[in-house]
Amino acid sequence: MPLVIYNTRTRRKEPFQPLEPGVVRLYVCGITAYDACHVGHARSAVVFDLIVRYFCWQGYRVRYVRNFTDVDDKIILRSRAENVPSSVIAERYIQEYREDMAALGVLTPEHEPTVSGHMRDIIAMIEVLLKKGYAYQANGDVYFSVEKFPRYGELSGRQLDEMLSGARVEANEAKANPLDFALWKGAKPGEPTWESPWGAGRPGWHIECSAMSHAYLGAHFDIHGGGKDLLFPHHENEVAQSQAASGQPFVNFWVHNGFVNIQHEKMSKSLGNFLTVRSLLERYHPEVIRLFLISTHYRSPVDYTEEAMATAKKNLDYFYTLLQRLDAAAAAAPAASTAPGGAGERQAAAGEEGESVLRRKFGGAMDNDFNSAAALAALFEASTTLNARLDRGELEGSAAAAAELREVGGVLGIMQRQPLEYLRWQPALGGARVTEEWVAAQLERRNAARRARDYAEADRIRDELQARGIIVEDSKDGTQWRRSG
RNA sequence: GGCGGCAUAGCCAAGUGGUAAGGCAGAGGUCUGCAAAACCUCCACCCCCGGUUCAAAUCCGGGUGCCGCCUCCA
Repeated sequence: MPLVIYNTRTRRKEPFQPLEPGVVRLYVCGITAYDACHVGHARSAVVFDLIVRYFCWQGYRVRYVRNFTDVDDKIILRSRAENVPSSVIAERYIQEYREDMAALGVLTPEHEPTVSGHMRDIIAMIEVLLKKGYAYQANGDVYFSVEKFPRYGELSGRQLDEMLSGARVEANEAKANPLDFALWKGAKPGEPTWESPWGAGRPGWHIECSAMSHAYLGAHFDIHGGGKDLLFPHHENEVAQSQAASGQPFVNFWVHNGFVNIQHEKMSKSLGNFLTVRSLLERYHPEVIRLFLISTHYRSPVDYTEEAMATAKKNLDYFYTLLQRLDAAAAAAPAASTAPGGAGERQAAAGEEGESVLRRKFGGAMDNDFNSAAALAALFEASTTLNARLDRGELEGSAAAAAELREVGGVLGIMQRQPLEYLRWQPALGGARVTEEWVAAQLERRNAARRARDYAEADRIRDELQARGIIVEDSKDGTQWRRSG
């Protein structure tokens, strides 16, 4: 079954066909670097990271571009508040974003262009728009004339006259039409400026993405992504600018991710429920955050709650516990000793051909508009089967199974750590501060008590460990421990 | 006011006309010194009312209730 993607432009799922065989050209609107990155930014980044990883898994080469907006009103506002140049503000938050994304295991795009680094491209595109009559100058500004672009409103499904009758269009004397938007803003005191044919100033918000996507991916490329909120006006304006300038189609597939709510409320600064990635990373393992974010289809809203995070953690514990079992089984039953024609060998052979049940179900789910929630279900089903096999003492094929889980998990960005490293990971915040050495000493005492059949003492030690977030598990092969987080 | 989306078990969440995935919680069981982990079993007339169809959670119409965008926002 071929990959189908929901295309915002047509409001339907459509079979994906790249413009160039084997290559996907993808542009995603990144952040405006004016404040700490929040869980909503993380969702967008993780969603498109998942999409990139899936394309790669399918054998595509992905030309992935995600921009940083480093020239903007909000950045300027912040720079005034702190009395430092706006470039310092932008640099700071770009750096933070990179650190946060790295922590979340989000792959770095091939290019991460900035507005300030592409002034020449931006100015060139505005010149073309002026020359072709789609733009006009007024009071030192340059505006795009929406009436000159007949298909304006097509992407977001709006009509010009309907928008005009809306109550919330700003009044601006310089604009010929209230819906016209700025391509270039004339210099104002205290703002960063660049020289242009229309005098000093800075670009409007929308033109940067048109100019930068063109610079790296060409006039016409496969997929353009971003948060749902960007559909209008940002992406609508991009379409108008890009198509007007190039005279070519712009983007084949528009992909928009849904929002993150916090405890059933929209996240906003005024509500005080602004959840930064940093604060999350202090409390949860990065892969737990990822698992939480991909447990819901990317277009639906996802609600952040402590309960949902606890569930995500529990689920990831389950996967890693299985990996640990498989690793141990693989060590106990080397592949070489697999009996000819045995279950293990058949499993391994199926794996080689990429026809395992897991791969097939996982791929089928992801092919359906990157349905990570359904893909996860395939992972759970495979895990239950593998655990049952291990329970029965069937150790053959464990190494291949573990490798397959890691491979498929890798597309989702989970199961990429060593099981014990994950299971014993301790968040920066919360939990008792106990060292592995201390735990080992307690376990030694406890096992001595168990050997002496002093179960009261053994249970007392276990309770004490549990009170400090250490879960003790006895088995035939010895005692294991992990942190409850 | 305009445009769009969503309503599936206590909670979260898939579901592409053919008789409801998966996870969490819960109940019972196997295993265990006891636990834990793991496994097995159980747990939904898919918001309401019409319609199309042999057949609808899925399509159409009408309600009701949430949510988003239209202004900076991932």
